Amino acid sequence: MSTKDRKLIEKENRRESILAAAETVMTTHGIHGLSIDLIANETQLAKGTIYLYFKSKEEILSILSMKARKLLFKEFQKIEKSDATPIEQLKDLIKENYAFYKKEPLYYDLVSLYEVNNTLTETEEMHESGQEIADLIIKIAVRAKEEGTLNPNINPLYFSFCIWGMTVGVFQLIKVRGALMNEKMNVSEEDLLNTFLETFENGIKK
Amino acid sequence: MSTKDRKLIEKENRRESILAAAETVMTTHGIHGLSIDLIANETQLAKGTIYLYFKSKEEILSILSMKARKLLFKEFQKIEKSDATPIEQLKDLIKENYAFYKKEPLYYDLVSLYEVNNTLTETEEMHESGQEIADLIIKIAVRAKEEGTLNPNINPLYFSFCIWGMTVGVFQLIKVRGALMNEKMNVSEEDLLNTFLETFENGIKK
Amino acid sequence: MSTKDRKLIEKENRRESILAAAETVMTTHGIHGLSIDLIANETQLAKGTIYLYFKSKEEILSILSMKARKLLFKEFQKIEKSDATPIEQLKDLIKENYAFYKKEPLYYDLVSLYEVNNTLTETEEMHESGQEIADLIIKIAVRAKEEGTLNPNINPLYFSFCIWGMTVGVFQLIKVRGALMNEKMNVSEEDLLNTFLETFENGIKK
Amino acid sequence: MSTKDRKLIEKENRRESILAAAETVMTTHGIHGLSIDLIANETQLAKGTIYLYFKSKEEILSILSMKARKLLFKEFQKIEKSDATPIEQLKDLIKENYAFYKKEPLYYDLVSLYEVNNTLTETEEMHESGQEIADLIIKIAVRAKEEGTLNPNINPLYFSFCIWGMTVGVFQLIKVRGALMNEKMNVSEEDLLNTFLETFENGIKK
DNA sequence: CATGAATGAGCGTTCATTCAT
DNA sequence: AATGAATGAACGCTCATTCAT
Repeated sequence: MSTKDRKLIEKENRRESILAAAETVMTTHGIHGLSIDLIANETQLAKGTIYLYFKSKEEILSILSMKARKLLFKEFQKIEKSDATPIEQLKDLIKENYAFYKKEPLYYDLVSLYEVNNTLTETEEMHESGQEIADLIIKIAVRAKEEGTLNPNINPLYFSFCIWGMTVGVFQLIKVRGALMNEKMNVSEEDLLNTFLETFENGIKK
Repeated sequence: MSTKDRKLIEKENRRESILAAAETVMTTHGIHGLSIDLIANETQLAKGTIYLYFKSKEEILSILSMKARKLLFKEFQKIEKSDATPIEQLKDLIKENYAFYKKEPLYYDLVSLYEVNNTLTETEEMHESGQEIADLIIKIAVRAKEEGTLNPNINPLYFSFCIWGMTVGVFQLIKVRGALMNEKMNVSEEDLLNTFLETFENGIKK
Repeated sequence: MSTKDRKLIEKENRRESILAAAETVMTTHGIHGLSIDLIANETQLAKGTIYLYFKSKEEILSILSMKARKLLFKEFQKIEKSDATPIEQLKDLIKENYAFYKKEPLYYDLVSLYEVNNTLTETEEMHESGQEIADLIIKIAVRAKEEGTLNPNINPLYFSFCIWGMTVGVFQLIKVRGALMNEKMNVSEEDLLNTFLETFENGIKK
Repeated sequence: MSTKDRKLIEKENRRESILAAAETVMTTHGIHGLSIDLIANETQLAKGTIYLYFKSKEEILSILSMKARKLLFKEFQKIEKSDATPIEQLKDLIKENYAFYKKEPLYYDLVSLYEVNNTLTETEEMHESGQEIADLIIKIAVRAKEEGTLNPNINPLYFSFCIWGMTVGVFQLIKVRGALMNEKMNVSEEDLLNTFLETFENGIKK
């Protein structure tokens, strides 16, 4: 291993520890509570040092958003490798997304941050992490089509964007309005999820 | 017209001009870039004067958000009163929502602002303006059910939340990623919209 | 009664109603919570009108401070007219001052405000209201001296300032630190008052 | 001396220079005229820099108040260690307090600041610096009692509060009204002080 | 005499970023 | 490479006072 490599690895380690600190901070202070000061505290690094590894606070956020996607992707992969039918798998993706939102609210917010905040600009790497998820959905959709269980008019590429957007939108609604809807209109999260699943299933089946 | 009336009208005009300035500011600086200072600059008023007409920055935002909701609602009402079948009307709502997003991007963001930013708290009035839209969708869904063209398992109440969440989610995706998707994957917005519409239609039909 | 007189009386009435409003405001918002806005609200007058009757917020405060002194003076007068010996009367003045502080915290604060805030400048009228109290104390002290019960070295004029300063200081201490002293050191307000009274009595007796 | 030590000393110097600037500002603008802006101007530092050294304006005030208390305490200590009798020492405390008020009017105000302004909350450290003074007075009072020269009915604890309150009250009166009293009534500050001292001496003697 | 809209300096505080060491 | 002191614009908001009507 060359000195140059070692340097690169060390640099990567520092990056990782800064990102880990940022997560810790966000877990206690919320996404909007993230600040360079708090990251510096958490890492025991100087404020200026953070800027040697990341060009801005925004970059840190973007990368964590990407990491969240990768986590979600891993869960999605398990589903894709299961024995369930493609249609069942697609529904499982939505269910898993819901579970993820419940289990890892921070990561879920980070996934959405990306979708929501237009001041963030995607790097190539980030784009790829998003693409992984899309590709996986496309793969399942293609299988369903081959099997003959998916509506033949549906283009799997477009379809994968659709399912992603729809799902994010419905959960965002649940997140922000779920409590209020439950209180004022007696709407339960689970039933809403089921309605979505059913609509979705009908929508894609042949 | 009495002096008192004139005063009230003048006051209302000032409010309107401040709101208009806020819109102008947001158009150039984004929703998060709105500040009292910039509004004051834009209106050529002193900072303190803004507070004679609105009690806080949040009030300004909430009023504009409400205005946006009402604008969208008006467009939705036209659809609800049209001769189209309920199913067609539901699809038209989505198409109109898309058109609204294209024509009035700022207003479109303002509609969703409260769906997205949890540091803001909805007033009763705000809630109502959101409810109007939901009620209208429910009304159409109920008609479709009575007609027998809607999947009988679907509860119109839950359904209205679903369609809203799905639609917002898909357009948000288009907004943030549309350009990139188009460039990199040759995915056209229109086709994505059509895929969504088709999935949706299949999803809700009996 | 001439027109000029009527005008003066009307003007005085307005002044009184503004002062009354200021008191009401302070009762709910505290001395530091007093603002011209709140007075205008309370009086149903325009903000600018307040400035026709008083040249500044400070003037209003000064006058109310004076009024508080007059109230205290009235209570003091009752004591001076009582049958008690001069020495007893002097002690009664201190007790009454304590009672006043307990019963009318706002007025008590206003009396002290005057003594404490060096940005206020006394008008002739205000000076007189302070002098009334001083004169009354002097009067009692002179009687005590004539009776032979007061230390013959003490000049009644100086003495009256002394008793006032001492008393205000001790009660101020009780007000600000009473609760803390009670908690941390088990010092009771009553015992402190009694210690003061005893010290005082010994101090002035022949 | 290590680099770390040097850094600490530099930091302390900066703190001191900010505190000195705050004093300068207060000397010209009064205690209530102190503002972060003016301190920044005076120090030629950026506003934000002040907050690197002090967490709030209140912290600056409380430190200066403590400093003033400690200064006064030092003078009091000299008296306590003198050869004078306890009774003489107590009188000397009052005289020294008067001298302090004359020599260092700003510090004198700062000592009382927390006695007067109830929007400020004392820290433990602040409380202690006040307690030091109280304890010293108690110590002298106890000696006087042991010697048999203090009125045996007087509890030294209560007594220490009394002397403090009385003294502060009388000097406050002198401060605010001294000039006026002199002009209008030919009352000299010195004679007033002497009257207070004599009353006090009689009051505490056996 | 009365109004009340308008002012604008002022407040304490925050924080991403820079740069001399 | 690492530091961390320093920056300074920005934030939302307040309020005594003025002045044209």
